[in-house]
Amino acid sequence: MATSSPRTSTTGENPAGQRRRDAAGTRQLLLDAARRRFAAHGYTGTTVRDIADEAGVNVALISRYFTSKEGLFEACLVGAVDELSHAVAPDVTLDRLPHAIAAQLAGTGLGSRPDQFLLLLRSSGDERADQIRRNTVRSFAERLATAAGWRPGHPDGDRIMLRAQVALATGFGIVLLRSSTGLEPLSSAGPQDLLAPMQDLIDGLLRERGAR
Amino acid sequence: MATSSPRTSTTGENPAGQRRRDAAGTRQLLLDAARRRFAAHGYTGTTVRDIADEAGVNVALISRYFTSKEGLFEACLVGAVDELSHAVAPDVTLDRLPHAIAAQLAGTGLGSRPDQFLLLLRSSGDERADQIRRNTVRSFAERLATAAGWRPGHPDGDRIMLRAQVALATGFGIVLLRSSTGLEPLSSAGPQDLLAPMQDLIDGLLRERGAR
DNA sequence: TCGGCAAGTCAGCAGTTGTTTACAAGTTTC
DNA sequence: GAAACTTGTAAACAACTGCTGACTTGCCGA
Repeated sequence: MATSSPRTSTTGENPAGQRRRDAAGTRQLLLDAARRRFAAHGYTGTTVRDIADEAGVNVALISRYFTSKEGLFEACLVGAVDELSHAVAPDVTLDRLPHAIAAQLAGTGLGSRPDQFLLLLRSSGDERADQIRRNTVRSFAERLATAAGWRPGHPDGDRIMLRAQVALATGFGIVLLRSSTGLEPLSSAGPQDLLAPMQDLIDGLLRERGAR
Repeated sequence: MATSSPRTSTTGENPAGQRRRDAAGTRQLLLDAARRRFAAHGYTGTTVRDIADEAGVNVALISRYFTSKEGLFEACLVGAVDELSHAVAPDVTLDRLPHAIAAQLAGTGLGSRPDQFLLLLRSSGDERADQIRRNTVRSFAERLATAAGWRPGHPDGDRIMLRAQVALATGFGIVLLRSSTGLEPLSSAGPQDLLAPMQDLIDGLLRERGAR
């Protein structure tokens, strides 16, 4: 659980293949450590010294590379959003949805890091960061709604969107319960365990059954 | 949103019937303020001075009445658990479940304070408090599971319990999304708006369909 | 009425927080 | 090889954190 990440390069390497001084590498070390810490303990629960220690880097470099703790948090958010956006395709179909969600939540999806979803629920009080959070969550909700037939201006739009947001809430809730309480059997459920419940949930919530 | 309940008076009581010096009353003021603060901003995001100010009370009294910040947090948790336990009856039926959940989440249930659910997701790092949180969450999950036919030692127990926990996750997720992002239409949805989706969700997730 | 005690106030403590500054050490360029 | 720049270090800052101890003030029973 110490400083990983090699920082390999061509010139200026040490025997271990790590550059002794590498701004980009150091920045990334800080970013990775911060994303883990912020996701796990929240903004106020994480100190800059925690992050620097976990990254194996001097505290002052946070201010240098990210201006401030808030700047670092915002960078974390941007990084997480970027990663998560690739996780569930914007044009996923309703049939594939349960599988995609189960894989993401259980952490076996392509490059999936479920704990990064938590970043979207951690507020720093910073207005810009909160804006990013809100926009991302809304964008996810729209993906789910779209899979369920929602279109902007759809006559029944609000009803479908509400249901999509309830489905999204389930996703966040599962990640949260898994990480913050050791609730079993949910916490150790794999994607195959989650698939059937998610299928029934999506079916019940988003599958159209006539006009109703 | 400032310090309410002034407690001014000349003799014993003020016009509002509140005593100027009243240990039990002051304790309660602190407890209420703390539950709001902790639920909204988390443990580390809340300072004892915040709480005291919101309660209109001197900071030192927190240590006097609750020993420490952690002691106060634990008391908040106990209070919230006690309230929430009455919210959804332990022996609620599957048919009544969607209605009860919708009412609780939308804040129109009997003495319902949805934001207090958030307390169950806020960790202080204190082991005793975390124990309370975990036990409470597990107890809620068991209520849902029981409504779906789960019994201890049930042959199909794990499968039902997992589904009940997914349903519970939806509840937490909804409260969280409503409070931490202003996601619409979810955030302003009333119990009547939530009822139909919750009905379909519970039906899909917990309603038995033959053996499978 | 008044002494004793509970309730509340105040100032300050020791430690932590985010951030800055001055400096040392490495890297590149000529 | 030396100047010019970049990267990293160490120490300290002011503000804030939870908490404490000595104190004042109000209340009740005798």
